[in-house]
Amino acid sequence: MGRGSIEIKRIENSTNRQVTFSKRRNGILKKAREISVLCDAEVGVVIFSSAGKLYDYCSPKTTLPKILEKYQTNSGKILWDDKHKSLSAEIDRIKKENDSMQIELRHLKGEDLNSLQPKELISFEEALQNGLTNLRDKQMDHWKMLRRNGKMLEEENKLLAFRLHQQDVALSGSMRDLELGYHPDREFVAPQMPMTFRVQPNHPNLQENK
Amino acid sequence: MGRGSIEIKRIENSTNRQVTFSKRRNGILKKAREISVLCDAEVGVVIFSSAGKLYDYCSPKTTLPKILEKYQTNSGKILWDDKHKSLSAEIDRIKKENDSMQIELRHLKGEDLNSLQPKELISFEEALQNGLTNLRDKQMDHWKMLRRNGKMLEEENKLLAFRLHQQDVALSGSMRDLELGYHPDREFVAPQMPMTFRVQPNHPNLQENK
DNA sequence: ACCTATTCATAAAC
DNA sequence: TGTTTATGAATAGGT
Repeated sequence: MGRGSIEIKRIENSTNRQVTFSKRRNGILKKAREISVLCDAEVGVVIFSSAGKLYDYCSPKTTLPKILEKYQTNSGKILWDDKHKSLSAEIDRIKKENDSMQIELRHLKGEDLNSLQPKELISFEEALQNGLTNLRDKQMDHWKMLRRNGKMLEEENKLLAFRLHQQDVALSGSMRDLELGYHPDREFVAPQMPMTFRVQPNHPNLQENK
Repeated sequence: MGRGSIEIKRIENSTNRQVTFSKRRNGILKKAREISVLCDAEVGVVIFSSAGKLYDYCSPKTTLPKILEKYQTNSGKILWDDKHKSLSAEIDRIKKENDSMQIELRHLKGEDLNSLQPKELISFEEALQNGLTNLRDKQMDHWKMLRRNGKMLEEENKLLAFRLHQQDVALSGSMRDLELGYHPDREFVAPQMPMTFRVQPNHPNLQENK
C-alpha cells in the first residue's frame, strides 16, 4: 500500500527505514489494540527498533508477566530457564566468595587454624598485629581526645565558677546600690574579667560522637 | 476496511468474532514479520484467542527469552515469576552478608576504623587479641613439633652413623674372610646392634608439611 | 509532520 | 475454513 508496493527486505536507506518503522510500528500496535478489543483476545507485543528503543503493547485486564506465564504453560517452551541458570550461577559465585570470607574471618579470630600452613600463619599474624596496632592507635586518638575534652571542661568549669562568683559580688554590690540609690554610669559587669574571656555556650572542639 | 467500517468494540456474535480474530491475527503476524525484515527490528508477539489458543511470532535471529530479557533491562518492568523474585532476593541477601563481612574484615585488618564507636573498638581489640593469642599458640605448637622432629632426626642420625660404622667394621671383617676363605655360617650383621633397633625408612611422626 | 496515490487488509457474504 | 468482492485503512514516497 502506498505509492507502489515494496519488496519485503531490509530497507537500506536509514532515514527511510526509520520512517517506515515508525509508521508500521504504530500500525501494529493499533492492530494489536483492536484485535484485543474486537475479539476479546490477550495480546502482548514487544518491539525493539534497530536503534534499540523499546515499544510495547499489552491488552487490558492482563499484564505481560501473566501473558508470558500463560505462554509458557501453553507452549511448553521455557522462557526463563536461561535466566534462572544465570541467577543460580551468580548465587553460587557469591556464596563461594562468602565462604572464603567467612573462613578468613574465622582465621583472623583465631579459629580453625589447623588447616593453615606455618607460612600462612605468619602472614595472618602480621595482619592481626597490624590491625591491632592500627586499632590501638585509633583508641589512643580517642583517649587523647577524651582527655583534651576533660581538660577543656575543667577550664570551662573554672571560668564559669569564676564568673558566678563575680556576679555574686556584683549583685550584692547592686543590692547595696539599690539600698543606697541608683548610679547610671556603673555597669553590671564582672569587675576583673574582660568580655573576651567570657565562655562561649558551645565549644566547637568539644563535639565528639555526632 | 471491508464492506463498511466497524466500531472497535467487542464483537458479540461469536462466529463473527472468531472469523475476525483469525483474519486479524494473520494480519498482525504478517505485519510483525514484515517490520522485522524491513526495519531490522526485534519483534515478539504473543496472542491468545478468547478460547485460549496460542499464536506467536518472534523475529528471526533472536528468541522470545532474549527479547524478554532485553525488555526487562530496558523497561525496568519486572516480568519474572516468583521463582525469579526469590532468587533475586537471595542474591540481595547474600550480597548484604558479603558486604558486612567485608567491612568486618577491613576492621579486623585495621582499616576504616573511623566509622566505629569506641565501644566497638574495644570489642574488636578483644577479638584481635584473642585471635593473635590463638594464632601464637598454634605457632608454638608448630615450633614444638619442629623441635621434636629435629631431636628425632638427631637421634636417627646417631643411629644411622652407628650402623654405618658397624657395617664398616663388618665389611672389613668380610674382606678379611674373603682373603682367608668363605665361612657360610657367619652372617652379615652389625654385631652389637639387634634387629629391632634398626631405623625404619620412614618415621611416621616425621611427616610435617604434606 | 502532513499529503495523497496506491496497495493492502478485511467485513460481509457465500 | 477458503474464496470473492467492495471498501476503508495503512502506508510509500514526496513535500
